[in-house]
Amino acid sequence: MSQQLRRSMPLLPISIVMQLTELSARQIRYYEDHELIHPARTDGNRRMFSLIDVDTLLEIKDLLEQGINIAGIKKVFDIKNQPILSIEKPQMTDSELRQLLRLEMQQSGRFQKASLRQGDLSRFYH
Amino acid sequence: MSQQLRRSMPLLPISIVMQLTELSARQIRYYEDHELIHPARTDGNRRMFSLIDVDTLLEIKDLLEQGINIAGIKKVFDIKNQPILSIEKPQMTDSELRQLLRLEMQQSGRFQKASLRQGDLSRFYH
DNA sequence: ATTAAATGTTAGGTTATCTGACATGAACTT
DNA sequence: AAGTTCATGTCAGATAACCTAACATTTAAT
Repeated sequence: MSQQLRRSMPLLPISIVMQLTELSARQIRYYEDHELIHPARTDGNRRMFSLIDVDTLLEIKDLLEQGINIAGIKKVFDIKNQPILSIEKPQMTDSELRQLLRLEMQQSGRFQKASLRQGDLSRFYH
Repeated sequence: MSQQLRRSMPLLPISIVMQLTELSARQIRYYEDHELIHPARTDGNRRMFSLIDVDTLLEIKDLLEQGINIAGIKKVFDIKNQPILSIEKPQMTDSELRQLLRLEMQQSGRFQKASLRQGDLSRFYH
């Protein structure tokens, strides 16, 4: 079983995610409503979160604390999730590319925090 | 945060542990009744399991499948959890020592299964 | 044929989570 | 100042998931 697969297994109930992230249930559900996370559901409709979800939530929390709003965070995620630049068929508009570069430059300079590429949950497991 | 601390964090509800171990809730609770595991509890009295708990359950399952009964498994765990042999004050009786050596010898020969020292959950996370 | 060990099953009670609605505080806009 | 919007708080009612305790079943040993 690959590392990524294990980290994407939905193992954690919302109560535990609340503890790990210090977010309220309301906040977590709100971020889901706005499609920043997509936790799995049990047959009985309970949310179950993966370690990746927790990482994402910590990143959302960090970006919000930087004053970026939900729409901005969604944009950041959209851009980050685009496939690597291909010569055949550029997926990013010039404007998005400039945006990303600006974001990465801002981000990489922030005190001891990890860069956008690195989830924050590494503190908790492994 | 240390590796061991993180692995001992109670994160998982019983439903997930059932999936990871393919044990029934009845079995898991029975093993707790017999003090083979000691899962944490929420304020509301729900069991919460750590990765170490899951490892232990997989080991219990394996030993049961080898025909060892609960009492035997408890003994195995007791012996394994004794501090390393000290010259000052031997913690193990001669008979226990012989027992352990016999067990380790049996164990180490079993097909592809991990030895007693190695939890089985490594398949799932990390 | 009994007994004991491990597990299944059921019942009744409690907790954790769900959705949806309304409330609030802070930051903007007009 | 009054009104918006965004992010979050809070509450109510529903139900899924979990709890304990008791009794039932299966298997193996005596």
